[in-house]
Amino acid sequence: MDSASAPARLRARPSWLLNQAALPAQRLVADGLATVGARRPHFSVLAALDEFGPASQAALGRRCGIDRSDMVALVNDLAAADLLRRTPDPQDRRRNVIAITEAGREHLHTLNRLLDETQEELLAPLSAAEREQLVRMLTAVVDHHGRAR
Amino acid sequence: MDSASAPARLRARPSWLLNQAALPAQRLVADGLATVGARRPHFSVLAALDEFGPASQAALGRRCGIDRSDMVALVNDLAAADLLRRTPDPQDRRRNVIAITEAGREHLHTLNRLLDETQEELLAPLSAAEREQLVRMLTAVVDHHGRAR
DNA sequence: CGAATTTCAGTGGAACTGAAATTT
DNA sequence: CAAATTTCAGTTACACTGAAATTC
Repeated sequence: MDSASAPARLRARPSWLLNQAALPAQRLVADGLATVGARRPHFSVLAALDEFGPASQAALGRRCGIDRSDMVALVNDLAAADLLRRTPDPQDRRRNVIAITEAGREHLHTLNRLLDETQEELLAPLSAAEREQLVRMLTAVVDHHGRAR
Repeated sequence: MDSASAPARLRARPSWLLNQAALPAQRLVADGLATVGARRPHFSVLAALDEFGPASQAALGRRCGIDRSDMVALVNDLAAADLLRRTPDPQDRRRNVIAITEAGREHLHTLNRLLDETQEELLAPLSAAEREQLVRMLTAVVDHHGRAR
């Protein structure tokens, strides 16, 4: 038998539990997205473009928590797959305008359905009411330790 | 203003919330432990030794989810600070027996008090009843996606 | 012999930093 | 001139792998 149970001093800590629960979450999401050749930042960027409309790479990065540098390669990928378009901004010629394509919207819907299944699997041991509570409490924690800290 | 709010498609996902909540958890724990020159694995190892008694490096690694390779450097650190002792195992001469020292126990108590404050800060927006629920639900999720998956 | 343990050297991917070129 | 954007090159922290030496 591999890997016995961790110390109770660890298992009882919310900080430890959050990190441990985040691991299967990451794994399930990564595996699900990988079945259609996508990775997590792909989804973030397409979702942001769909929800907020076209944006510069820097603005996208701020929205999604993605580094300016990594965003370059990411937009390269997505543009090559025709999921978004990168065009110079005529208003401000330092910027690129990134806009989602119709293919990108369809892909986003696919990813959304995939992630629905993923969440179901992740929260399998919880009832519908518990899942709502969990989302509410995690949202409170995330908002309290806001983006600017 | 830096870093606007993330897409609702992301914010509503439990998987995203878990990962976002894990970030302040990691940061608060790391900052707290750093005030006394400790890091997270230090606490894990001392807690495991205190709870389960002396163990080989490999067994400790399995308990705490620490790589055999990283355990070498970690035990080096803790032994140099006299928080644990590393002695060859006379029963099985491949092994080292790692045992916590009295100074290690005192240090562990300090770290425990530190982490109590950390959890308080992490869960500040939640009531005592909510914290219990959160711990219960996260435990269910962590146990469901068990160590061996 | 096969398997487990400790140790070290090195790898791989991910997040980030620094700086150049351009434009505001 | 200062600040913002895009891009690329390089770094750093970290988990992990491979292999040697030893012992069971």
